[in-house]
Amino acid sequence: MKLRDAPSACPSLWRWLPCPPAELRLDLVLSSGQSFRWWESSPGAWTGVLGGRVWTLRQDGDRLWYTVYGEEEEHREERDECPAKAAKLSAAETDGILRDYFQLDVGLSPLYHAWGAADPLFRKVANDFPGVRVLRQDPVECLFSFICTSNNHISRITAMIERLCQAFGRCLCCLDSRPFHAFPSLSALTGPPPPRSAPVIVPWPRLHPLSASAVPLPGADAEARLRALGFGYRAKFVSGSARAIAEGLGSEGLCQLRTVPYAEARRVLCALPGVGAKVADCVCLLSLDKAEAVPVDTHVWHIARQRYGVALGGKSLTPRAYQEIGDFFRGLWGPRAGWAQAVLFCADLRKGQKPASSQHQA
DNA sequence: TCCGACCCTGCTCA
DNA sequence: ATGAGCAGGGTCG
Repeated sequence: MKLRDAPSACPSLWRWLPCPPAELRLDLVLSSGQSFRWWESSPGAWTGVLGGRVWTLRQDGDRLWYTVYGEEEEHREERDECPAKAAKLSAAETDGILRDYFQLDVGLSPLYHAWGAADPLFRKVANDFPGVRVLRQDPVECLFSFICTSNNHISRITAMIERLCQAFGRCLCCLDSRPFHAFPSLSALTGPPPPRSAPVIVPWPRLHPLSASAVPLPGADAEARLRALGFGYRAKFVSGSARAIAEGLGSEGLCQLRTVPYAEARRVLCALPGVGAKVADCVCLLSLDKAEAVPVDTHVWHIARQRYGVALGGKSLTPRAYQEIGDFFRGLWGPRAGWAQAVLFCADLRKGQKPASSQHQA
């Protein structure tokens, strides 16, 4: 199958939702470290896996355009390349998946206004970064992705998760000969390795050298395979958490943390290996509907002290300091403090980069 | 309560 | 130009 850039080439394969840039900026949201599975396949077009299907998204004015691969009536002979082809989705269903993922029912403009009224610093930054909203991700994908973020940076996290999906997730389809894999299921991360005739080696730019050289060892357990994929000490955390969830609440139970209070969800998550306060808060905010969760990393800690003058004792980010910083921002921004923090975080990530308008110049 | 170790990468500074 | 040194979006013991 071929990648699709824009609706103009084949309009019948695209749909759109009304969505002004003030409510969503695809480029800011999909590249700011909330999810690590979106790729700018051509300028302004974002391709990635969502809900077990491959999508390309694009914004044009007040429209959010999308296309889903593998939903066409013809080309059924390509089923051989896509053994995991699922039932066709209706337009209402795909619309719904996107609305849910981007939480489009949450109006962002009033929130920006309120945060700006309460916080002059926010107002200053937010002018240049409209449309930054929090995604509503799958809890399993979110948890295991953020276990990989410790002591790490976005480019490496992205490469690691790509390798994780290639090694443990099922192939959904190939676009311009690039394979796209689903995020691994819990059982894929716990159980014995599936018999694989040959390792998947992907000829594509920006792939980590390890993906070609250190392929998973057939017969090795999940942790060893993850180590071979360059996960380092996180291999133990990923396999350990997968096992703990599989033997405990299950992926459904993880999902049901959406309905319990923030503190309870956080407590359950922190009991998992490789999950501390920061990772737990990321999972709470980005997949469990806890809009008040404020993940505090060293970066946010720095901002809190330098720009907001939060006075805290020690030189290191102790659990107590962590709690106080979160409480400070919740007091400042209110019940969706995590959403406001995402805006500042995105702005800080882009500080020093070229403005978006000149991104694609030489 | 406070470190140091942990895997690995990319940056800085001789 | 090249390599040692070190911090980086944390967690655990």
